Amino acid sequence: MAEDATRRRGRPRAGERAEREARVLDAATEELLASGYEGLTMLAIAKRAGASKETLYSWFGSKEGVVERLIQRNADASAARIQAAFETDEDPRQTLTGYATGLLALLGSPESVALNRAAMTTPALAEILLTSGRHRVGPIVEAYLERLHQQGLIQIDSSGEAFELLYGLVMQDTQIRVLLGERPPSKTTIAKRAATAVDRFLQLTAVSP
Amino acid sequence: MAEDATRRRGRPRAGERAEREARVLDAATEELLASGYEGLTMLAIAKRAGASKETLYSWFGSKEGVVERLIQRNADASAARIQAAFETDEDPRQTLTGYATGLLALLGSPESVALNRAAMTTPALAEILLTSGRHRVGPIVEAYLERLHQQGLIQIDSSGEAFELLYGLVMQDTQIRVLLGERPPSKTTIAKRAATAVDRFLQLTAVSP
DNA sequence: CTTTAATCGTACGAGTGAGTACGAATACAC
DNA sequence: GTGTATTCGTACTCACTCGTACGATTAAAG
Repeated sequence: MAEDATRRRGRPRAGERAEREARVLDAATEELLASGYEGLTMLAIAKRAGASKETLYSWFGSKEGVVERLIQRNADASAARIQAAFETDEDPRQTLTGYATGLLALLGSPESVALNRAAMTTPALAEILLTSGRHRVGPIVEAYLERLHQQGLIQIDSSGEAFELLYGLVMQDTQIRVLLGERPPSKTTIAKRAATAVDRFLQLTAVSP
Repeated sequence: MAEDATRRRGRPRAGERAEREARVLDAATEELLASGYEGLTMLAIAKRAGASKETLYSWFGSKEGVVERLIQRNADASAARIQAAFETDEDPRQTLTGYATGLLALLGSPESVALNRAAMTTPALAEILLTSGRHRVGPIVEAYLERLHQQGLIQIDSSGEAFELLYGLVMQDTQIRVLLGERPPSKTTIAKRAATAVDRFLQLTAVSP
């Protein structure tokens, strides 16, 4: 290994701050997956990250602060992936299916599940999850649907409603069930569901002749 | 008041056990609404119910035991209401709309929200919520959809899939958002959503001419 | 009236984790 | 070199809750 597995004491080398912060967030993720938010302890994070508790407090302020950053990091990555899904030149059916597939995979992933569970029991975290997640991704999808509408490819009243319709057709009760401990859908289930959902969406928004 | 607000000591009068147990569950519900599952304490429940902590332990075994019973009581009431919705003689559209309305109201209610949050952070509770809730209500709806199918009123491949489709059209991302702290939909929003969802469901399952 | 069962109130033990404090250690700046 | 900033490690305080124990109290049973 090029890296020290165990941190040594003393002042750190310059410029390694960002990298170490990322390692703390990785450690927090793993602990969160293993123990849940309530079972998450600062000491466990510190140990796993090879840092000290006091450093965590100086960087993040509190346990909630750590998870806040975690949520934001996760949301940034998700938003980027979703944005990318809509910047292709494929036909709408394919683009929408790609989005649906990504959404099902994302919301079924262990990280997403753990963060959503944490957010549901902590109002401040819920706020952040909503604004940095849902409220940022929604407009991206809506803009795309609006474009399709203006090209005369689909018939919708409002892009907001259309987004929620698509969401409902894709996710159904999957997220709730996964949050309650059921196994997330397999790759093949996801593929089937995405295709069916987009079919139905296009059928419901077909332009009248 | 006919009832003593503050319990007196000593052996209770015969036959008041069930009534007192219900009062404990009511108290637990209120505490759960106010403080969430992690913030829920046996002492607080006991005080509010006018009982002692030791009695709670002797009746329910543990804090988890209290919430288990709470979930079951809630699920029983919900299942009964939903079953009733399907025992009318109205036309399918009206029956389905009634179900959709009830589902939206139910899953947006504070009690449901609090219990779902609790279940999501406690595997044992999640198990109970799934089996006593979702897995009991699903078959009722599926049986009804199957009946409609056999009467030639709708065209579906499997009643299970049809149920999930209906669910997705009705709930969309409402439950997740409510769990994350957003305000539940108003009566008028619920009514509109239910009507639209049933419209779409019937459109997607229309028998081909 | 005596005995028994169920409950209250209070106290206690055990465990836990969030934050804080502080000296020792180390890299960087000058 | 000398001084400064940043971190580690450890120990500590504080608060809190679960679950249990026990004597006192009261209704029911016999």
